[in-house]
Amino acid sequence: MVQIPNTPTSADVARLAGVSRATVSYVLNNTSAVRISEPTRRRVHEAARELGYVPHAAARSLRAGHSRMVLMPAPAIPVGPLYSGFLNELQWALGRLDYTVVQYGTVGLLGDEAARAWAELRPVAVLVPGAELGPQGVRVLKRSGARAVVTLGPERVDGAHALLMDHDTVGRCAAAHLYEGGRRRIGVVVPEESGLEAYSRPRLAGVRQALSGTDAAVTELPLAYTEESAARLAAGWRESGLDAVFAYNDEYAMLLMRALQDEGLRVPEDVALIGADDLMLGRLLRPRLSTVHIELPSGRDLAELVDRAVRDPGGEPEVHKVLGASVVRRESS
Amino acid sequence: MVQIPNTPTSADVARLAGVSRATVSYVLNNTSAVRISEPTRRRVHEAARELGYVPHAAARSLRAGHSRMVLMPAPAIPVGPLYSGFLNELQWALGRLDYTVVQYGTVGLLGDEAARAWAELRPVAVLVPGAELGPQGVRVLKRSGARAVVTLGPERVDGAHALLMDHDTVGRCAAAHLYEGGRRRIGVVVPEESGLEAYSRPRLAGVRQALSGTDAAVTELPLAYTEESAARLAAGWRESGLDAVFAYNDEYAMLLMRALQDEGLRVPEDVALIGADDLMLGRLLRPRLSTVHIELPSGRDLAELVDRAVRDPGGEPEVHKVLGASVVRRESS
DNA sequence: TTGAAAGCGGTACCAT
DNA sequence: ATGGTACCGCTTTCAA
Repeated sequence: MVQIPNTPTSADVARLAGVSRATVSYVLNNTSAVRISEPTRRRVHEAARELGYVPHAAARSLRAGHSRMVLMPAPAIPVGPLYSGFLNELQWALGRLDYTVVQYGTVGLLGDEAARAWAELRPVAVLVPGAELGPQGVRVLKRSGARAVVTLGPERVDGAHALLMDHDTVGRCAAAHLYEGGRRRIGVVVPEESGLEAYSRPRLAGVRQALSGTDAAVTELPLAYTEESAARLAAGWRESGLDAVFAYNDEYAMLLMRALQDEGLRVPEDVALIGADDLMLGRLLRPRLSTVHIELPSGRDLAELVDRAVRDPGGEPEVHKVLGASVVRRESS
Repeated sequence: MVQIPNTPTSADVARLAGVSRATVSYVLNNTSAVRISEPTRRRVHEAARELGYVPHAAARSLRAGHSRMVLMPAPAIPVGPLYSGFLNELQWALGRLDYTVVQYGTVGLLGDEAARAWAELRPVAVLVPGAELGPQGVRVLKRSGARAVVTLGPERVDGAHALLMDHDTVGRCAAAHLYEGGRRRIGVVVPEESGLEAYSRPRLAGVRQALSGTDAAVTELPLAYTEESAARLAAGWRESGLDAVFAYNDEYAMLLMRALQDEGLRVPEDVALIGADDLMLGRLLRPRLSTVHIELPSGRDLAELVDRAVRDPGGEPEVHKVLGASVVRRESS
């Protein structure tokens, strides 16, 4: 009968090696303030290996009074190659600085409840994309020991560092481009899928900003990510009189372009079309899809911001504008 | 001068409420084995609220000897809407069962090192997609208290439960479809991007299986996710004599279709083309892209498997084949 | 109904 | 060079 072995602790290692728990700790952590003889070190390592000892992170950080865990909420929506690459780079960079990145699978908790749940893990830093966190939440996190709270979103939150990802810029870029191309009746696709408002609203607002005071008119175009919805939108196109559209992103743009073409409308002659995110696939369309290329901050830079903030928790919150947007003109506009 | 307040502990709450720590614990956890008077309860809740008390998860689970944390490695590659939806459902379902899902940002650690890092967090269950975990890793995790280890991948791992996501099936499906359409010289795209081998290899193998013993020939087609690479592949197409291709997935298929068409080849007359994953965007191509629709297991089912395994850690590892694949014939094949 | 106290697994100070 | 021990925050038994 095979016993399910109990999880070995440092006391087990100590016993097996014939030393004290303190010595085990010294050896396994390479504590420099203390010299342990080579034979003893070997015995300890040997014992740890033999038992398959793995230290208990919770016990360690309980004693230490802090952890090296950087927490972020796990994204609830499918995330494109751009953001995914950013995340990877960030994790890699934080890993190099000896932080452990953990994405918390927030289910349905909203704002402050979520912050409480995160705070229970006592992360040393919290990174929050979007607008999921209010000043209240920041306070909860700081109160419970988070030395840095960084938001990545449209606007700054009191008490937190901010990487301002100003999606207005994306809309402004697109609008300016269309306007310069001589378009005056400009549609803006607003996805009906939920969870996208955080991006679609500022993008729309950016278009409005760029065009306010001009002779151009802006029309909001709700669109679900289905062929039917796109066909419906395209069917009413002629009477709408729109001569250009900023389609939220490349995927919605592709969907809409197809529907417009099926309706007999010519792109870009009848309708100029531009997306955003600069997906590979946009280049495959005919006409090739114009797009707003978006530049995210480098993961390394954010990692360094986090590290700086952790080392100096008293410092003034840093606020950086970090979203670069530039038009990639292809053939659809 | 504003003091940075120390994180309040249950002792602080007890002091403020004028009761013992034990009482605080009873009240805040609604311990049913013990009756606390209503006035006391109120005082405790009041004190906790006032201090902004948040319990310390590490201390709690250290004392309890176990946690409710389900750990999975964070995906290193951008993940499509299909898998992303699956993950969300899973997290939601596990949340309902009162588990906390955490994605560990594994940087570059390979197999067993990663397992060790995960084990430090003492998760009650570990879910590992792909083939990142060997039997050694499973042992480390179980040894350190994980009551369930579940792999989601091509093959089962000793000691762990397995959700067999048999991507061979995808290849078989595609191959059978192309063969039935009368095609005999069949190409299979193998992405050059790393991290995709776990899927591309079995998909290719599936094609080989389905076609072995027939008069069809299979050709492996390395392809990077760039227009240049696709153009190069298309340029050599005529002399290759291939009359069909399974393009790994819809994205590579879209890329390749464009390149083939630009080369003057007709789809499907000259080349039948099929992708996989059934992306929305494939329907927008002309001809519409045929694809292999993939059915992932339900997140709820996996959550229940996890829960079952946690409750009965001694049970035999369950092994389920969970990948449904079916051809969606459109116009490209 | 409430409190005192032990102990979970580590770390680090102070002795020896 | 090593060991004894207090303590991190919380839960839970046992006593009062």
